[in-house]
Amino acid sequence: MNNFAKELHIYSKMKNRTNRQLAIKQIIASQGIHSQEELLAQLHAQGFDLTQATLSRDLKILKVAKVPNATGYVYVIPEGGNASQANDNNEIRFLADGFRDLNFSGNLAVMRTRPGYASSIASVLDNANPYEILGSIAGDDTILLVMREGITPNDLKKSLILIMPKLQEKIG
Amino acid sequence: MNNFAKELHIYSKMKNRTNRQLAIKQIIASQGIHSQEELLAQLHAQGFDLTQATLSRDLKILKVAKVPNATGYVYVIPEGGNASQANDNNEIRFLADGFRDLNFSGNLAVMRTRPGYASSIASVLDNANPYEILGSIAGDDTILLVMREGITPNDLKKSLILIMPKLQEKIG
DNA sequence: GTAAAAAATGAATAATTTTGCAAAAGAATT
DNA sequence: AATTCTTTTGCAAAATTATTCATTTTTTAC
Repeated sequence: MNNFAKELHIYSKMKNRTNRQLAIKQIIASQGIHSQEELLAQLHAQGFDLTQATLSRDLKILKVAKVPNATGYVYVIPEGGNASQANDNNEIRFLADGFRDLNFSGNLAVMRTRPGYASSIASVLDNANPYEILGSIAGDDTILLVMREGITPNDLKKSLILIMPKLQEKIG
Repeated sequence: MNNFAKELHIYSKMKNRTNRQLAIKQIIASQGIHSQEELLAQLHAQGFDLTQATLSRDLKILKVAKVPNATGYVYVIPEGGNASQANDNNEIRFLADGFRDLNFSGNLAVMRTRPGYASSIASVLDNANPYEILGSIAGDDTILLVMREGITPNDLKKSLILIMPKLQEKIG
């Protein structure tokens, strides 16, 4: 594969499902969104190509809630959810740098980290409380993740990327 | 007014808007509700007579959110909202007993309580953070509530009852 | 690589939710 | 008690959101 092809590949990766969902999170967190149509327009403006049907599915996956407020209805990213606002913050980006690798065996995932990082990363994951993870145990440089029955390695990866976007570069 | 009439009056009061909304809170808090139709059926079963349109409006007033979860969608009472789950608990019922009276002047409401109760009650109200109340200052037996512009005494009363149902007996 | 399997998506539709408007019910005023 | 004003509600329509089904795209296994 030549460089051009590689770049095309990287470019196309910018518009895949996970990226789109990250964009959705970001838009919802940074401004008041009142309907799926409105959000859809923003996504189109950012170059994402999707329909309302897909958006509805994304919002379900992201557990984005529709909440009434004084003026009308607003979509919100639930606290402590799969994809909380704490997402894009520096701490999480910093911690993601401590990630080494991720491997699977049955319904277990083993994440290895730079020494000392494991418990902090595990705490971020626990806090996000994704559906895919039943629980975790962290040592100094290793985290054991117990996956929910029926969840595939890919499902878990997607879920991790939603919590720590920087991981995409390393496990995407 | 004879006793019979009084009882009729009390009975009819059981089916007014505020009571209905309290029932909605209670149902949503105690079981998983997946659609307005489903909730409507429960309310009908409890003797409340309303249509889905009214229910939609009630849910908006109560700020009840529709949240996706693993299986589908669930209606939930937001934490710290107008009408949080902490609603029916003993502490709030206990505190409501400390309520004395409530009076209005312009956009201020003055609530008087038994000595020592004011700050606890104010804290419950602050925590519920209703739209109608901009803020409050509590002494030992008096709470000053600053009402949002455009809010009437009646609006405030309704809001207080949603936070502390026992108050209905005293200010309803 | 190619075939098979799985996942993601769009179009259209179904289901659900919200709202404008007029009527009914309830409060306040005289 | 009659009148006026305010609030609540239902109906029906509009708006919004979720899902079914067929197709395309991506991943996996060989």
